[in-house]
Amino acid sequence: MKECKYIELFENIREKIIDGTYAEKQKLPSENELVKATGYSRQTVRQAISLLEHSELVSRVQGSGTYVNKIAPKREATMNIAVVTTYIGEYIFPAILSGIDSVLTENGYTSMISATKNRVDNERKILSDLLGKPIDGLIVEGTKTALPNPNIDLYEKFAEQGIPVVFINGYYPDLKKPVFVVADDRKGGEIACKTLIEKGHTKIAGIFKSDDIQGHRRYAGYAQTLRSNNVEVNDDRVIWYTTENRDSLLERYAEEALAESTAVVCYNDEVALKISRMFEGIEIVSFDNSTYAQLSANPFLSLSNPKEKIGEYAAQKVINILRRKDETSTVLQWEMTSEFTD
Amino acid sequence: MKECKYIELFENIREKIIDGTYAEKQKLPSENELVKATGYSRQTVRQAISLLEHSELVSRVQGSGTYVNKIAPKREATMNIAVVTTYIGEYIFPAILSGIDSVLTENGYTSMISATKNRVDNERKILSDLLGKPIDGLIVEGTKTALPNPNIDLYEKFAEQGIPVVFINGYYPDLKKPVFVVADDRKGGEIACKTLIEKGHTKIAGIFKSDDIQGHRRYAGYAQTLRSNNVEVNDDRVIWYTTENRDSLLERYAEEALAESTAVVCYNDEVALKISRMFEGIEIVSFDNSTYAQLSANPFLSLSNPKEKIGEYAAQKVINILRRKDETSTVLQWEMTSEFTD
DNA sequence: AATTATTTGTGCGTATGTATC
DNA sequence: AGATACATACGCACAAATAAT
Repeated sequence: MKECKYIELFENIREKIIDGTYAEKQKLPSENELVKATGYSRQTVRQAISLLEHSELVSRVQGSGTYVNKIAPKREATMNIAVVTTYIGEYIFPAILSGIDSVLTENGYTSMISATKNRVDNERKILSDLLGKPIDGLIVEGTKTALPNPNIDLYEKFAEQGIPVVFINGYYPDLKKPVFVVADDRKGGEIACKTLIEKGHTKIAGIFKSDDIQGHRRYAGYAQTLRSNNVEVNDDRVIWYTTENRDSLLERYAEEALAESTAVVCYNDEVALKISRMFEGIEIVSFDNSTYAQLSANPFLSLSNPKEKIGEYAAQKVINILRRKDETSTVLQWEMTSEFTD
Repeated sequence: MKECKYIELFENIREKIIDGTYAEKQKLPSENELVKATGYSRQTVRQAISLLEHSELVSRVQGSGTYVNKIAPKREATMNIAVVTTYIGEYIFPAILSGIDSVLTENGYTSMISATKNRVDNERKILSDLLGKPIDGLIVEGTKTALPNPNIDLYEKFAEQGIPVVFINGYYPDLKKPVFVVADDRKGGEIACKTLIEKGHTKIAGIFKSDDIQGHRRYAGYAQTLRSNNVEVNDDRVIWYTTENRDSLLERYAEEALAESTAVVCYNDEVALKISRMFEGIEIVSFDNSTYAQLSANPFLSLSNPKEKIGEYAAQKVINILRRKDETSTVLQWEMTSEFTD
């Protein structure tokens, strides 16, 4: 159809900006030059430039010239931080979220919370959703961090968009420069195992989660401590479970794996509670020191997870990165306690 | 600083559109009229109108006139639902949030969670924040619902913007047409009290929260049940506390108020746990059936709060309203149980 | 440090075309 | 058919900011 001159000229210049003929800086010819080049009147040229300006493609500076803008020059702060954890309402997660929220609200941010249920398909759905949402930053508890993660591409997109990502509990080794807040799981495994050795145990079983990096690290601490105390690491005494098969697997294999053991290091209190109900005599050291550790008719030791702190640190870290103050990671320590600290 | 005429005029007209001086339809004076009114040139006026057009505040129709657009003619779905509760990581709230989240994510929504800590000043800050955020709906646990609420104006603004608000647990009587999901607190009070009466108690104390409507309702059920069983309602046996003074008040007054009583109805398990530790002999019926009810060295009965369900219903309700399917409220029932149901 | 040329910003005027009532 | 109002297009003039001399 017929198009007017100024729209034609506008589209003309826009194309040249997009394909790079006009890059950044002055590049744009002056109004009078364009008048000569096009043969149009200055008013018409100005109208075309006005359109470019409203499309935020160029900026005019009186007395100087018209300059091509960077594409997406400045992201406006939305004061929203997205939080992606495996679970929301259970176990240690309320405390983590509470820690995150307290720091975020203190600094005027609002949290957008989603749960992956430790499934990468959910993680993908949530992340691609969030890419379209107005957020300044992202706090993520990695999903199945011990396995190759198919969503690394999405995490990189956040980085491209300048949205900082802070990981808690676990993170993917494939990431370029991850910032994280985690508990020292390897050290935790050492403490747990050492506690049992000091009590005189030598037949110490282990139950670990295979799909989360925390499981690997706790196992590493456990195995190393056994070795350095000249106790053999017996594969038959170690059970590996995953998010999906925990309960059925424990029911089927725990009996034989623990038959010869006098003690066991459990990945967390959910497992430990189950074990404490299945075996009366066995001594347990577990992780997280949740209410389960006290609830059990057969109480067990459990390392205190600095859960609230993890949340607080993570939130503070996102805010710091946004303020260009800090890009370091933090490793928090477990504490052995027999008291109720929930 | 100095501003150019056309920007000044633009802002001038924009204000008049926003505050309603210029409503819908033609209302905008013609270009020539504006020229006469302002004393500016027609080109300047046109530039101002051009800005208005780019801001999508007006539409120009050739040969007809300039028309004011409807304010926010079509709100785009953001797929965000804000959730405002008193607390996040404690007590029954994780379960409520979990229920909310499961329904929201199932339907493709993301939740933005904030906590008021049952303070109206925090509530105000959060609500005015949320007014500027891209949300489709709002789930709120009212703050101090038994007291006159100073933030009703903000709730009305959400209504004006077509953002549905669903209340959980408690809501403000001042609201025009509240939609809510609550537990039947009055009935709960009846059940609690009846349970104690059936066990032969006649000297039944009560501890209630005065700043939340749930406290009033539970008290109403308690009082009515006493009366209908010909037991006097003795004011000296009833303690009212608030968010702020709970612990100190119980420590100071519980002793004398419960001295003559053989049983007590407690507002919730947090109170009940405290009482169960202060008094060995007294029989307790409480609300929420949290882990506290079992943790206590002195276990007590507690009505089961349908917390997960409250969250699920509330989330579904917001979604239904957005789909124009449902605008009714829901009242859920308490169940008396002595088993562990957390 | 002052001057000048360049470039954009603002304003005035005119004319033709076209859609709506 | 005519009045009205907007769209497009052009010409000219001066102001104000900037950059170069």
